[in-house]
Amino acid sequence: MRTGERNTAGDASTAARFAALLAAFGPGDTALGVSELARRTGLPKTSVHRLSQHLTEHGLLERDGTALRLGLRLFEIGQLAVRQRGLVDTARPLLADLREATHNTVHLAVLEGTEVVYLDILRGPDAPRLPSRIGGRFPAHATGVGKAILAFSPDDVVEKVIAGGLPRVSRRTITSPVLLRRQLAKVAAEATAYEREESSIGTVCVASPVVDATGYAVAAISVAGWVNRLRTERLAPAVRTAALALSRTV
Amino acid sequence: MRTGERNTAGDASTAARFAALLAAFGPGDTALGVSELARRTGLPKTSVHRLSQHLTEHGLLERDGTALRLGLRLFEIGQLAVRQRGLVDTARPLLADLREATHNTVHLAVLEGTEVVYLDILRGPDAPRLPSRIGGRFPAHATGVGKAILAFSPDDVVEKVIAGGLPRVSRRTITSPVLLRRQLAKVAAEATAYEREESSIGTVCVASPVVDATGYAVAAISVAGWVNRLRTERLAPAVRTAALALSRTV
DNA sequence: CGGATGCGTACCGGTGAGCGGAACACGGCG
DNA sequence: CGCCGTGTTCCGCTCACCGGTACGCATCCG
Repeated sequence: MRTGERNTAGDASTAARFAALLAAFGPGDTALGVSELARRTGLPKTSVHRLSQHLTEHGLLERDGTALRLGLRLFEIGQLAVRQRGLVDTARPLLADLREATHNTVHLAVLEGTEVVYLDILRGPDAPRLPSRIGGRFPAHATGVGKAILAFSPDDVVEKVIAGGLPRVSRRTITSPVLLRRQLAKVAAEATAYEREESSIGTVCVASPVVDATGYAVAAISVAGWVNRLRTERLAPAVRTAALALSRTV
Repeated sequence: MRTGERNTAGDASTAARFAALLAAFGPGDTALGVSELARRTGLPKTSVHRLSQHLTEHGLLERDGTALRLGLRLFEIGQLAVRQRGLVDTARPLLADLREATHNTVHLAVLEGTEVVYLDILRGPDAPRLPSRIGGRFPAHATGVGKAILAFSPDDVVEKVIAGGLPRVSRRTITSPVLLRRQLAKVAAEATAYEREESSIGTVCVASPVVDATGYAVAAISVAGWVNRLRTERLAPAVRTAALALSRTV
């Protein structure tokens, strides 16, 4: 199953059912039927039917014939969710400049659990097809932004990531805890994280953390591009500068 | 009240409560307390407390101290919601070109009920501060994109908008049903809608509908800028062309 | 042509999850 | 000090949710 969710059976709270229903939709799905949703959520088909009816009444789900889609209202609410953080709005111009200057793809991401979530992405004109997606997730230890954030996070956050098993994403993903720790120490010293084909073969990335007043990271920005075209060391100062500028406004 | 919701009391469905809770957050709100949410939703404080607990457990809400924010997961799901439509992804490059060519702000929007929802916005370099916001709403009859969509929609859709009372947004908003109908007829003939300070004094806009195989509009794109700097007639062909290109891919 | 298998949908009685009033702990403010 | 206004806990009642069963309708196949 693409959207491999752990079975939430046992947690019978109504909220859990709603959340499970919304989470059942994965990228790539356009519209799902009642039975498919029942299969993915582990809920009885009847319940899915009723729940989706209710959700549809409030715009959180939409019907396309008999199939179900995520509702437009979710998009609206989702935009408010990031807007509350303010980050995206203030970062936009900075990211745009960075893209202009580097002609590559620029990322803004935050950490959630053991993964990063991309808040904004500006694709470069001659950029590779990266696996990143606005609103998408990626294992933190396998990305530049992730390592930048982790290096400026409390220990227990890093421990949790390591405890997660450092899943291999590409052939070059760092899967050794000791190696990761060593890298993070270096990142912490330089305030710059590099990533070389660890998330996707053929691409590299240079990232820098956005920190708050306490010195802990709240986000990170990065520039990514082709491995043989992008000179990461050369771009590091630009990325670092943008991250610092953003840190000042947070 | 900014987020003037009609009182949903009477609809006691649990889903209604969840939806009301999420809808209680408006743009400009960063974090709300239990009491404030209870006030806005009309729900008992106790219920808000319990519901928000449940939602928090599933990442749909987040706690900042004792206050509540919309959760990051809502952003993720919201992105999937638009992605399912495919529109945004395919439109992006076209919109980028349009911005490049016009140096003004470009909009992509769809109609929902009597309002348009902005799916994507690319701000121009020397653009005015428009009231539009990604994920934001605006009365359809007061915007270029709205009129473009309405002109290519079934009659009952237009009727519903008119029945909504054509609220005045700016000094120049069209509030007369007969005038609106006459304009829409012209828009339908030219496949191009103009808007002159009807949503915001000082700005104008030229829009064109994105239509599906049946000929009905599914979205619209527009270019907006300063009233005294933007020659709408001159930009019309560019907007029209982009809209046609997008229509072909839908 | 059965009939087998998938789908979405409707019916309906039992029951426990959600409900919300009352009461409490805290923390400014006058 | 009392007096707001918070957020939070407790607890018994009840009604809305639950989900097994059943049905109409497609599609596929022997």
